[in-house]
Amino acid sequence: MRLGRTRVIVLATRGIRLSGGVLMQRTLAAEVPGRVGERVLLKGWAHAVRMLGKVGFLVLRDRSGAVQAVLEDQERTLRALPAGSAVALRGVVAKEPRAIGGVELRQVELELLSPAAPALPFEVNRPEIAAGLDALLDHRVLSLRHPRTAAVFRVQAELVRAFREGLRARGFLEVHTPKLVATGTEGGAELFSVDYFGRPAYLAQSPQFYKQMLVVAGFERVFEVGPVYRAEDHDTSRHLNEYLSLDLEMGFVDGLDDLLELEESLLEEMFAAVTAHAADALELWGAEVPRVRGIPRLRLDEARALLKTCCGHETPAGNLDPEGERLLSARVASEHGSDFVFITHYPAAARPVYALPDPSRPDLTLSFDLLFRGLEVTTGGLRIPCGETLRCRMRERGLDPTNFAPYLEAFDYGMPPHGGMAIGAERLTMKLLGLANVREASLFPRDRARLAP
RNA sequence: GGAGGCGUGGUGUAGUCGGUUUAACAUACUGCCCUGUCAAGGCAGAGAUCGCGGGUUCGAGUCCCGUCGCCUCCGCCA
Repeated sequence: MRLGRTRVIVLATRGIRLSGGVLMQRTLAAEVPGRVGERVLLKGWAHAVRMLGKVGFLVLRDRSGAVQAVLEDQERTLRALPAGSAVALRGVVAKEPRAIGGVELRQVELELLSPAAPALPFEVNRPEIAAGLDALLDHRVLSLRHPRTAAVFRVQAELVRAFREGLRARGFLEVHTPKLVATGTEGGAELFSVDYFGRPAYLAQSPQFYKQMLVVAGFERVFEVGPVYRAEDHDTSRHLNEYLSLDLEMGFVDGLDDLLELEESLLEEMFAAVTAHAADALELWGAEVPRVRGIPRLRLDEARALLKTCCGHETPAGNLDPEGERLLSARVASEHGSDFVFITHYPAAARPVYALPDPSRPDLTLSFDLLFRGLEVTTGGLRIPCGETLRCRMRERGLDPTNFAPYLEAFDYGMPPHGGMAIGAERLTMKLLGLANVREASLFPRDRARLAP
């Protein structure tokens, strides 16, 4: 940047040349209140245009927020400006009590950078978008313009960031495992098939095997934030066929409590991060951040007995049905004031082959689910560390261990006691904000019917 | 894979035990009026053969069958 000429080029890409021919640095809407009296350049979208005869108001929205501009005697310009268009504005910042935020832009020059269609599929400049979920997802780039919709993803970004930072601080390594795989983790029933140069392959339904392999590889503690794929033919408000899994696995654990305490701490940090960095997003949804510390722990059989005595609800053996999950969560909330509840000791038959049996009750596993406001948001547990035991279990389930040879090899090289978990990012976001459908917590959701956008 | 429900202008809805409607309302859109709007307001206008196909009937947005799409739930799962 020492050459004068280079410097000019850099400035030219950052600034914009308006009619006056003067280069200006861009100011963000959120910075405007601090620039009273200055002439500034703003870029963004025409969020709303209101005309009152010779005076007109244009609300410009950019990534930081919104600011109002007043245009006098520019009727023709404003009439030719469809809401949603990309614009650049130059004007003087003035204090104005009548404007929201106390400041507005005056003596405005308006440049239309790119017009929006005259009639949008739905209005995004209202407190709420009046459109069905299907319309919102069909025109996702537009629905995401709405501050409330965008807030969902600012919250999700904070959750994910804090998950990462919390694990890094605890000595976990972030890893990236293949999404194209030769075998599934559960046996192959719910996998998407892919043609891999003429060979059958699948989209990974979980990074499970790779996480465990990386534990024994010497990393001890690994985590991954990545998509997983489920070819389940389900169609509900809480299922996606591609979702973001917050996965972790750690070696040398002493017991199930290590995992439960880790998750409790992580969730506490994740929610704290949302409160600290996206409080306004929470407010847009009227969301209350729950207390995390002291999550009640119930064994599955205890939970089922409680449901029967308290709610008269019979659940099928081996798992809680969705109705049972909701009833149990409500019960725990009223009794213990917790929006969360850990359910532990699921039967081996209801868990994957690698789940570690409880030594005192070999028909049960040292595994857990975490329910958050009536919905399962995490599954985890300790894993079988012995290759020979795993081979036996696979055969019992009709699986051929030779199909899992690369995974099983890991157990030949000193696999420590280990365990881990996976948190569904969209479900966590959904329940935190009180969204009605998990699709709202996915930018571009994939479900049984939707493959685009 | 199973069960239930719903498809009406761009969007969101009303009308549905068949018949007085040229299918209504809100909003968006177009034109005009308006110098403090911020869910702006006022006046005027355009826009839907009521998802599609077939049937019953003198008559179907309304009833029946099929089909497609969507929603909710269940199994399963994060």
